[in-house]
Amino acid sequence: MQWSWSESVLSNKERVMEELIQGRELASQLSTAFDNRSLVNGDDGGSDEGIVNEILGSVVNTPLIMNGKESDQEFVSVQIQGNSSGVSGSGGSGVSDGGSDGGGGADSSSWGANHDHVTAIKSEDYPEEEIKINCKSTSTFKDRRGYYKGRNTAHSWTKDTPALIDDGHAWRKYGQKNIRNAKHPRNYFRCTHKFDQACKATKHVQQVQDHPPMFRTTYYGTHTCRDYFKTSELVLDCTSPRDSSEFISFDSANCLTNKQEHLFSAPFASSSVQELIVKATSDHTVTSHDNHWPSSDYLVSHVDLMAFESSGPMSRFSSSIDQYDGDDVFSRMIAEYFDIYKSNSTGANPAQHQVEKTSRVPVNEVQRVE
DNA sequence: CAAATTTGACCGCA
DNA sequence: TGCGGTCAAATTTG
Repeated sequence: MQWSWSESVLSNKERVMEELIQGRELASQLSTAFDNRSLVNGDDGGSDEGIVNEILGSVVNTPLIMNGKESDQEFVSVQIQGNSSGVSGSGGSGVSDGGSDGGGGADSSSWGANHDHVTAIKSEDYPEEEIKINCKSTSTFKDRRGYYKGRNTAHSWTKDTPALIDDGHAWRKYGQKNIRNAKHPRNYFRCTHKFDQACKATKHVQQVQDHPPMFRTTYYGTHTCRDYFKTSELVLDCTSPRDSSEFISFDSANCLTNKQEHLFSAPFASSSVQELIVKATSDHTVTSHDNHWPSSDYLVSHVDLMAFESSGPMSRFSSSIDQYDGDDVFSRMIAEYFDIYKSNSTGANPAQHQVEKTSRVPVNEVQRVE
């Protein structure tokens, strides 16, 4: 391993935590705003929602700070390609397997200019995803190493990020290769559910630049697995003495078991918003000790919000939230909040509402953005 | 002990 | 023929 995947996480942690704390303060302001509005306007839910949307908007658009950059300034270059020629970036010949490549230059020539802006190039009209299954029908080989199914070239895209990001899916590393003319090896990942759910998605990750670090992730195929909402877990426990920074955790069993994938940048974009909403809700309404929300109910992986597999990647998480049905979820949650809050202020038992409010948005509703 | 990672071997394609 | 992608045994990790 030539780079430390965890280092980039650690370097970001403080900033992320700061942002989360800031988010909580905003939630606090949200609550205060409700209080004040309620006193002034009585039961004017409509205008309250306006305030909520206003504040929420600011929350959603709060830049996620990663790697010393705000997320909306993060240069994420995305290319969707119909063939692999552009993906590998460097042609030519050279380094043999396992050998040290003293090579030159991390492919900077092909993409290095993609700084400080976002590009999304989507190729069109590829043929159907063609998976050549070169089964040796007459063969009884047990060892099928190198078994070549045909390069999964359709529906591939690359994403360059200054930090390794969690894309919300569970990946298992299955190989690493030194790539000719590349300073760093390329890591090969397949979906963890390749076998149990026949998910064909794979990705390659390679560090393509040192200073500043730049990682190129190339995705192949689409996820057919159903692990979206287990990818991260929102842990809520208002009674917990733990620091607020622990409100959000990521389920290592479901998503980030790959230690090299313990790189959470993007998920906070959505999770922080969710935490704000939940926190605001719990401040007013939760009296039950069992206020752990089922994480999968409201949790929308940012990847899903981005409709990553179906519509191609979005460059800004905030905009992706705005763009997709995720905001519908938020609206419903806010609406529910209002119901609860109003009931609470009129003497209703909030705990009951808390239970009732689990009339959740069906996961699939959120998920289907295709 | 199961799951994940490492790593050398194998294979298809250009 | 060599590069890149994948496999799978061995090893590590939790």
